[in-house]
Amino acid sequence: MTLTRASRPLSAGVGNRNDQTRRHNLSTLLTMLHHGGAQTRAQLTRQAGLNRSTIGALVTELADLGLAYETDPQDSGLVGRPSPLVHANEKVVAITVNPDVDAITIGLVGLGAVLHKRIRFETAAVPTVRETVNVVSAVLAGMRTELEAQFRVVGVGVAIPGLVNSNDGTVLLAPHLGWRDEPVAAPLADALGFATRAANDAGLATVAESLYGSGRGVHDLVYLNGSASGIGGGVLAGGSMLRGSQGFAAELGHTLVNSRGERCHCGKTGCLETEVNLDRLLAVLGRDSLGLDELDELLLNETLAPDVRAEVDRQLDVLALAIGNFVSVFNPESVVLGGFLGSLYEANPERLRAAVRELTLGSLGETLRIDRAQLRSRLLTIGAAELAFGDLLADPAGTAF
Amino acid sequence: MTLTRASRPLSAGVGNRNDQTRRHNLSTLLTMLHHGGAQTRAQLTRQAGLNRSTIGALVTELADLGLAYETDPQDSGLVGRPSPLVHANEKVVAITVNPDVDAITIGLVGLGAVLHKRIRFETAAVPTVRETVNVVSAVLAGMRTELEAQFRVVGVGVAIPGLVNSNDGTVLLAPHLGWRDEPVAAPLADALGFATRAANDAGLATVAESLYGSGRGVHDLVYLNGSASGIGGGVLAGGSMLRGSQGFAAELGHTLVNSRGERCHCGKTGCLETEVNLDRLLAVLGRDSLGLDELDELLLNETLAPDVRAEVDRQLDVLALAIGNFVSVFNPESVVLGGFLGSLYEANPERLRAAVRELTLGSLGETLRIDRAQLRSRLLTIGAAELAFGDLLADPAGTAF
DNA sequence: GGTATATGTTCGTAGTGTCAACAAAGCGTC
DNA sequence: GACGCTTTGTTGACACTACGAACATATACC
Repeated sequence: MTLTRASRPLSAGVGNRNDQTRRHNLSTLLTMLHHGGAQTRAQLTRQAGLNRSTIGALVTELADLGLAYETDPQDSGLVGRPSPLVHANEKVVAITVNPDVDAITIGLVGLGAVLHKRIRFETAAVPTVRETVNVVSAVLAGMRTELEAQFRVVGVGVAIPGLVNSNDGTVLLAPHLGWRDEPVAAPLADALGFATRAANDAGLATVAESLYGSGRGVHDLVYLNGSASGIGGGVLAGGSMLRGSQGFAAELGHTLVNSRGERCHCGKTGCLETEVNLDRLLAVLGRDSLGLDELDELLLNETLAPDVRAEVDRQLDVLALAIGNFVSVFNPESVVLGGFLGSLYEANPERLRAAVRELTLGSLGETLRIDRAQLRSRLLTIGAAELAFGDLLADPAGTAF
Repeated sequence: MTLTRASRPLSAGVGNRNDQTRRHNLSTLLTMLHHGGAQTRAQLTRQAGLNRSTIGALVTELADLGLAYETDPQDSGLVGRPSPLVHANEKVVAITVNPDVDAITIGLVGLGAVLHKRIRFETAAVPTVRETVNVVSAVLAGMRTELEAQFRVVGVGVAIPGLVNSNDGTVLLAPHLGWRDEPVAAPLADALGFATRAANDAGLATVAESLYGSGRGVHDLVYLNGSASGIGGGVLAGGSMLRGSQGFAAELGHTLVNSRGERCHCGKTGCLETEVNLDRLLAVLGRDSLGLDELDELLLNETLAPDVRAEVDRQLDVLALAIGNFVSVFNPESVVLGGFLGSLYEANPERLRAAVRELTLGSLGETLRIDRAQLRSRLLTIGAAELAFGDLLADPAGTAF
């Protein structure tokens, strides 16, 4: 079983820092290529602040490791010797797994966030952990020849709608899957033979959105995702994910917005999730279920019926209350709304913005950006891949791969 | 004017990392001595994971820089050659400034958090920035001979009850001081000739408490401080302070706890600060004002009058609501209560604990620690010193000092 | 007093990035 | 098309850092 935590050879304070220098620089370089796309060596030199000799050596090492390759210079139109383009090797891939109530989505994502393949495997009922492992094993078995011939798998990332201890890949509680206190990363690692990590889906969506979507370049970000199963969240604070002591932080759907509200399954009353939710929208729309695109159509492309308008506005006002709290707590640069919250927002952006402004102290509300998530359906796959790439990016020359 | 931000010689991604290695190791070592107290070279070697030759060289360099010194080995009772004790030099000091409504407190704190001196300068009225600068200048002028003879000042740290942009040392709003959009670090730096930094007082208290108080060794911590002027907070997330994009994060007093509550000066309604506050306690106690020790006496040492008990319990219940939210958001290992919130808590610890347990999902509430702050009156002085020491600790061999 | 153990000290070595000099490759000008 | 200018890749000498082995030192234990 090859699972989780990269070994930390020495104790805390300091590393020997002579080979760690190289490790750090390789890591930085590969991360730049993976998150920033292909760049010339000259660009890398400037951005990293290293000498061009050093960049040359580092790129060579990454190429030797099979993690990067160079292509002929592009016509830049500038004077000077042309600089070759350096690419992260997109054939180095992560396998992603996203179990949901009615399907298991499996993805193959290369370095540079290249989505090679995605398979949605519909299930008759809500899948158990064992079924998930079996389905993933079967799908990958079918791809084995292709995988071995064309790709190099570095690990597996699992995005789970629930509370996950991302240190050991154990699910504490995933209400809509009915999973409780179950190891997930370990059995997958055993079955597949790849290092496997698992984390909360909203947190991974946050990572993806902050790297490749609306949150690019932002270091302090609050992400809120609305799905049929509730509201999840993720927070980027000072450039790193908020994890909490057990990895259960950023349960933003379970913060108080209405003291007179309904009781929530979490034990509290008047949580954001009980006040702002898809079911109430469906009720006024007179529908049983709805895809996100349909919801967009219904909320954006027509004059709304009065009762729909009222419910939309009510939910927006409550959402503003929650965002006001998050601004006090996190002072983020930007708030990103995904899932049905994105549709809700676009149904009346100005109402939400104005309400948030009212609820925030002075200039804070003025500078806050509110955006709809951009990545949509790719979000979770990209986020889960990021989880799987983590160890490789932290130590590109590390043993295992 | 020597103010704020340490120069960052190179760009972002990577540093050259060959001299930075030494910088990092010196920084780590000095930080270990400063936060962990005097230690033998052998202990430092083990904790840092470096070779003993290297530790020897680093300690010598710190000694040459005047930042550390060694004393004769203690009787350890162990076999082997005795290892000399290494101390951070407590004569290397930070000046701390803590302006408040009725006084300006000035402190002199050495490395190792040694409180050399503290002066409380009572003011007739709420001080302005200019008056604060004048008072501090005057007090330091009186100490100049002593300062120059015995100490080496590395900088000034200012703790301010309000919103501070800690990047440039500007106060956005300090309601109880009546300061608004005023630079504070810059004029102090000009007047004193020392590098000066300013930050929110509750945040600094969090730092102090996490290094030297109840939060020692904890990486995920929520600190709540109750004073006459409201409730401030600080959050340690993954070992580093939550700052937010402009440094205004962790305004935990301004989160919703009661939809039916009173309007708060921040623009919201039913904030924690409007529901849990000292004034309401004073009202039932029939007092106008009260020191913290007196409050402790009143709340802890007697059977409480029924109306006092009722108000205490109400405030505890509301506080639990807020803590429940913070647990969902931060998943902290521990919550630390300072100021009158500490007294409130100790008046009925079990009630708060039980209420929090009810409001948190499953095991989260079980493992959460709730503690009263330990540092009491020294808290802000130590915290502000930490702010001033920051640059030195980050780069002990750096030019300026 | 001798042995085992732990630690400080010294010096040669390996690894890392830098820097200067040179080579290569494009643009612009005449 | 030749020349200069600019930018960048390449190479090798160099400086800095930490490591490791060998030795010196200081304590406990027998």
